[in-house]
This record gives sequence, structure tokens and C-alpha cells, in this order.
Amino acid sequence: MGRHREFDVEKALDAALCVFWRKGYEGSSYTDLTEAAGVERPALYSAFGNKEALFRLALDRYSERFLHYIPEALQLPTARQVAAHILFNAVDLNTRYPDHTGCLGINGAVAGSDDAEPVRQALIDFRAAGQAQLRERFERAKAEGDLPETAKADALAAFVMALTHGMAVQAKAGFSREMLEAVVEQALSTWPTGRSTGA
Amino acid sequence: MGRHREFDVEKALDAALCVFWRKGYEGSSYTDLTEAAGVERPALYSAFGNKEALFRLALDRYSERFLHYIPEALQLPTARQVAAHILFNAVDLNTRYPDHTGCLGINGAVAGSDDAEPVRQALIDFRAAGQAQLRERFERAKAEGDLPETAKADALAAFVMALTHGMAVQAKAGFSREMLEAVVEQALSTWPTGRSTGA
DNA sequence: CCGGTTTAATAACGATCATTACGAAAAAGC
DNA sequence: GCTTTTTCGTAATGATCGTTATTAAACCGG
Repeated sequence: MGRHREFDVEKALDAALCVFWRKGYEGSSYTDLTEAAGVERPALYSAFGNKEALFRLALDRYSERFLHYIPEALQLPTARQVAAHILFNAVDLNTRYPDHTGCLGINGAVAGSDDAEPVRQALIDFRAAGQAQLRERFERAKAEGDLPETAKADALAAFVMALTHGMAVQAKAGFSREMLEAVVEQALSTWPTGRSTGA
Repeated sequence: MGRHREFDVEKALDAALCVFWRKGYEGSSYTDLTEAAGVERPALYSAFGNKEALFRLALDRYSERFLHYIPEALQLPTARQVAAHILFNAVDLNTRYPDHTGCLGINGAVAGSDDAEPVRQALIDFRAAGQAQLRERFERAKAEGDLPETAKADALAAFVMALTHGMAVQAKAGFSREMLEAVVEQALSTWPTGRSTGA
């Protein structure tokens, strides 16, 4: 019973995601969000809760819609392929949409006011989760002899993630896809191999 | 003639710099800034201008006070030493002060509202200036045979900068100095040499 | 000691922030 | 058709945003 919703909740969430992606959490006003969604303010509140809840939902959606390449990467046979897949797909995602470059995990919030601390922490956890998956994959690679025994899985995972974060900053600053791909190739040229020529 | 200023302008600017360093440009309210400086609002305005002008002054001060390691690095004899000096000193700077980790060039603004666009652009230019110096230094290294002819100076400079940016994000997220130093060592593990073993 | 000038401090400015009453409109059950 | 329930849209909430009038106080030159 009751009146039906007149707007598409999924489309509204996608619109909010684009705004957060471009302006970050604190940089996005509720007016920005409602205008992008084409929906009045109370409608967004009743559908998603407050701004923080909306951001968390947008972050979930971001994972589902744009980060499928990470589980894909983890299943590749060698650690080098895993890293290459993640890095090149990150470059693609960071430069694919001209009106919201970079990535939500970085643009969302790096620093901010004390009010934004919960969201900042959520993004820290979000990034840490990806890094932990990567570290575990690299540990497996060591066990399989794909990475040398001397390799540090946690440092290698942090290295790959640092690159994605840094390239996200650069993409947001307007760096071209070609430039970032050259960065990835430079990074991969330092990759350790199973015969322990690296390190 | 006229009344004397009762507060130390230099100390006030240092205090403002620390606030911007921790909370970024938009995350820092004028109340935050005045409280940190121990000065009433109109006093900050008369001394520095508006918030944007104050940020730009803080950024200049940041360069002078904390980035001396960059010109230092550029004078080292080899490209590898240049990169190592920059990366290790960046880690040190990013983790040295527990109450404002990371770096102002990143924390200041990556994404934000349209109002903050001038400051965001100023930070883009700021980072680009450092990267350009690095690229020129690497081009010189190629001419000197210190880097192989096949090396791409611009990609190498972007690679080093991407790492500093990414590690700044990680430092702000609470990564330890030791972890970040391991990231740097991973990055430096197979730096291209003059005998073109790299790339 | 007094007139001119600069700073200090209180308090206010309009604008925007996130959030929500409130009443009209629309759909489902009886 | 009437009641109930949910949503919609207008408009308002108090708080905080960056920025300044305005007034009182402190200093210098005369």
C-alpha cells in the first residue's frame, strides 16, 4: 500500500556516486547531490539516509561496478600478471571518464575536517582491504615459487597500492592515460622474479 | 606610527600551516586557523588576506621549511641517488609529525567543491613544478650516460612522484615509517643503469 | 598632551551547510 | 468511496561557513 516512488533509486545512487567521485565527500554538497540525481532533498534522505550513509552506499556501488578487475587480477597465474592487471586497469578507470578522473577511494577523502573523520576512516579501511587481498596473493606466490623467498609480500602490496594511489592523484590532476601507462611500465620493470634476480 | 602588532606573524603562519597540513584547505575552517594561531579572526585577515591567500602563503612556507631535500637531491651525482634521496626524505617528512602526517601537497586538496578549484589548481602546479625539475635532472642523467638512452625521463619522474603521492596517502592513513621505507626499497630495487639493464 | 594611525576585539553580516516539519498528492486495502 | 499509508515538494530549521563593520585601545610624531 502507499504511494509509489517516482524516481529510480539505482539511477539516483549512480548520480550521487559521480558527484562524490568528482568532488569528494566534503566537497559534495547535498544540493549538488540532489541536482545530479534530479530528486528533491527529502526524497534522497528517505531513500538512502543522511549524507554519510549515502556516501557509504556509493562506495559499495563503486566496488561492485568499477573494481571487478581486482578479483579478476587475483586469479591470474603469476604475481607479475596480478600487479600488471591491477595497475593497467587502475589507469584505465582513472582516465576513462573525463568528468570524474581519479578514483573514489582517493578523491573521497584524504584529509578533511573532524566531522568527516568517520568517512575518512571508512576509506582507509576500504583501501586496506584491497591491499590485504593483494598481500595474501603475493604470499601465495612466494609459496608457489613465483616470487623469491626474499620478497616481502606486504611491501610489494603496499608498493602496488602506493602506485595506484599516486596515479589517482595524477589522473585527477589531468595526467594522460599514456603518461600513466608509462609509469606502470616503469614500475613493472622493477618486478622481482622467481629466480631471485630482483631485490 | 600606529599601534604595534601583538602577535608573531611567523608563528601564526606556522600554526596555520599545521592546520592545513592536517585537515586540508577546505577541511580547515577559519575558526580552526584562528584558534591554532591564538589570534582573533580580523587579525588573521589583516595580516594575510583571506583564506586562499593564507593557504598560498602556507604552501610557500612549506616549500621553504620542509622541502629543502629536493634541491639537495637534484645535486647528487647519479639519478638513482637523486630518486633515493627524494623518496626516503619524503617518507621521513610524511611520518615525522604524528599530528600531521602525509604531505601538504596532497592533503591540501585532491578533490573538492568548485569554490576550492583555484587552490586545487595551485597544488597541481606545485606538484608539477617538482616533477619538472626531476624530469630535467633525469634528462641530464641520460646525457651523462648515468641513465640508459632507452630510459624515459618523463615517465621516470612521474613514477617517482606517483610513489611520493601514494606514500603520502598511506602515511595519512597511518602507515609506519618502516613500511614506507620498504616500499621505497622495492621501488629502487632495479633502478635502470647506464649499461641499459633496465627497461 | 593631543591628533593621526594602526591594531585588537566584539559582534554581526549574508550565504550555505546538512537535515527535517509539514501539508498536498497519489496509490492500496476495505 | 473512504481510510490508511507512503511519497512528494515547499519551505524552514539551527549551525557553521568565510568575511567585515564597528568601536575601543595602543602607539607615534608633533
